[in-house]
Amino acid sequence: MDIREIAKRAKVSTATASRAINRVPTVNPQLAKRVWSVVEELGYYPNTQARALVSGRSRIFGLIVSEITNPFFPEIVQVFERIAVQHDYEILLTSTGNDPKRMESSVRRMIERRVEGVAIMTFGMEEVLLEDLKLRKVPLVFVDVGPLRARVSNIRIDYLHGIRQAVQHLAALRHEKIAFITGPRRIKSARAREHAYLHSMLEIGLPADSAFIVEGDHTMEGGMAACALLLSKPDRPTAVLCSNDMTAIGVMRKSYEVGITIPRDLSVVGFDDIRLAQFVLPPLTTVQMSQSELARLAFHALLTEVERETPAPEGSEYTLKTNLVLRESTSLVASAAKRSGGKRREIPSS
Amino acid sequence: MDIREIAKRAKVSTATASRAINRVPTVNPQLAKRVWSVVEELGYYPNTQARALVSGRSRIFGLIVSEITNPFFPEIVQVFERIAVQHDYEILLTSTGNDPKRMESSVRRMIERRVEGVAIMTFGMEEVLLEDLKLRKVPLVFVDVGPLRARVSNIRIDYLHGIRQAVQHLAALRHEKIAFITGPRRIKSARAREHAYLHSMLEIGLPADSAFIVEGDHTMEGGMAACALLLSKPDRPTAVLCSNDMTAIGVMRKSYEVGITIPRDLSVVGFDDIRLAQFVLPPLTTVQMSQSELARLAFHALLTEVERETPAPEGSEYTLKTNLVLRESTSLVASAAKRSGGKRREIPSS
DNA sequence: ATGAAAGCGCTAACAC
DNA sequence: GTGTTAGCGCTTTCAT
Repeated sequence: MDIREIAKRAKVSTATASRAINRVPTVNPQLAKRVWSVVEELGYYPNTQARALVSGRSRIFGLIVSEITNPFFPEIVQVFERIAVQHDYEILLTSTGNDPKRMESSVRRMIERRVEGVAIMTFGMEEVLLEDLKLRKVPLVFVDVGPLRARVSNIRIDYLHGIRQAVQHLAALRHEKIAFITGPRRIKSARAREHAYLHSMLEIGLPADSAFIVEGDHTMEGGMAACALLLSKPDRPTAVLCSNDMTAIGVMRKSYEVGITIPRDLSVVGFDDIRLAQFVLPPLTTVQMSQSELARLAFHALLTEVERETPAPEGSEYTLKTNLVLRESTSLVASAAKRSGGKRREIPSS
Repeated sequence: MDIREIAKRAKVSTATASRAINRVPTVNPQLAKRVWSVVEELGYYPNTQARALVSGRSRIFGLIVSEITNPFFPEIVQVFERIAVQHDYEILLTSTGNDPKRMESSVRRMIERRVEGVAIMTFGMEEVLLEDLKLRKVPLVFVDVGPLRARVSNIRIDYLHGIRQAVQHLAALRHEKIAFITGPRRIKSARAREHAYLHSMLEIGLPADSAFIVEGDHTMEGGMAACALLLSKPDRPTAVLCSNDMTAIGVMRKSYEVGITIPRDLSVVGFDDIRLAQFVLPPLTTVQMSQSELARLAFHALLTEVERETPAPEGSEYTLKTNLVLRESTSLVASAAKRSGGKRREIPSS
């Protein structure tokens, strides 16, 4: 069953059938109605491949992530897909597992399906691997990396905003020994978080020397190891800020293992605000970097480039703010709590 | 840049170029090499839409889930996608949010892109909505619902296997008052789990009367409410088995809120073994229903149907076993623990 | 073994 | 406003 069949049954030409189906306004309403009734009677759906072939537009956007099982990504995928559908786009989802081979294969698949744009959400992947896409002038959007170029947009994350809130929140709870567990330092966004921590500590006169900074790797295991290290120090921190939520969850688990109660004995703050952060016990106070907003920005960056009629010299730049969300993994530092009568929390969760 | 360009530069016909690219063995190795070197020099990638159009095969499988942010799905998507890529398939991922409208739109999108098969992972969606796909003879695979038909395969879950293990594990820890929190009863798989619990209790002579069965809805909030209800009963259970992991996590949270310690005061067992189950504190003992295995089975069910040359009267049936995985949310019932000297666990986690 | 040409299903000139 | 037709990029007969 194809458009010719429809045309024949509606007693019109294929051109008219095509126009009616695509709701071209100039077609005679009588005919249009006839076409549509045949379409509905037969349950006809136009063949997208044929459309794509002739129009040169696939109506597919690529979305490259590290691994969909990384809790950071499901919401991004969900929102990206939902918006895509609203705009009659499909999404080609690929994952790299941070493996250059798989990144290469992702790029190949994108090109073979002739995607109209690609959002790259895999933090810290070699930009070089995307040369093939740039060559083909496919619009690209990155998060937090690289310079603007023609058809290449960027979403900048304002790490300082949320991290400063986190540090000041902790300081307000009388914490002074606030440790930081970093992410892998080869990842730019991890370094940016660390830098925001340093800046926030220094600006309110709190010590942020190397003894309080320990390296993690953005996994739970890394968080556990880092936590163990921190706990073994002679001068133990009373609060710890983590480069991401999985790290914070590692801290919580290690604390649980060694009998340290959170937040009574140790306050912990995460970063990202993945869904999981709400489900751990106690619910994790964390710096939110809205995944849905990120997905939304990425989609619109791509759409803007695709719909641009006159080629711009470079893509656009967007900014995503971060914000502290208060839950229950932080509390007054122990000494102060004693004075204030042992109240479990000073700041109500919003 | 298209195949004609390649042919011209390699000084062969487009037919030969096509054959070389598709590694048809009869083509002269000399020519083949010439073609390939041009292909690589120009970075040529065949246009999948054109291929699909002429071959009538899209090399796309559809995957319908409820919502990718439901922790049950990410691993399914990951594994399904990974296997698909190995077989040169792409996946068209859609979500329904259990909304018939969105289910309809999913089906339309699948048909428009001419998918070669669809895996339906959305538990408890009207089968009727898939009529359009059946009409078009698209191979389908369901989880745990409906009868076998031509080109319709099924994956049956052996709920009893794992749930019996869970009940017996609890019984071995001297629990006798083992409650069950159900899922939404309109969902077949939820009813099957409940039934497996009843059967397992009865067969070892434990009471499974209605007082111990309370209705949940497979969400954390539902688990919290159900837990509150259970805790308010005069005859409180010492252990609770949940229809899924999110429910169990709700139980853990409610317990945390009211100061009940798990597993000391209450043992809890989940179902599904989503990733999250490992991250909560204490790590959740749960009945595993392997998501990767499920994805694998679904993919191969589809592939089998697609590659079948002689049409079979009906699709195949596969079975997925469930298995208890021991973690730390269960322990000896309090009274017995006292006698045994208060050891926290009797059964080491494997 | 290789090439010429038809055609997959659709859209968009172009002519009427 | 409607119809005729070329052609999107590829594979695959059918000749040679």
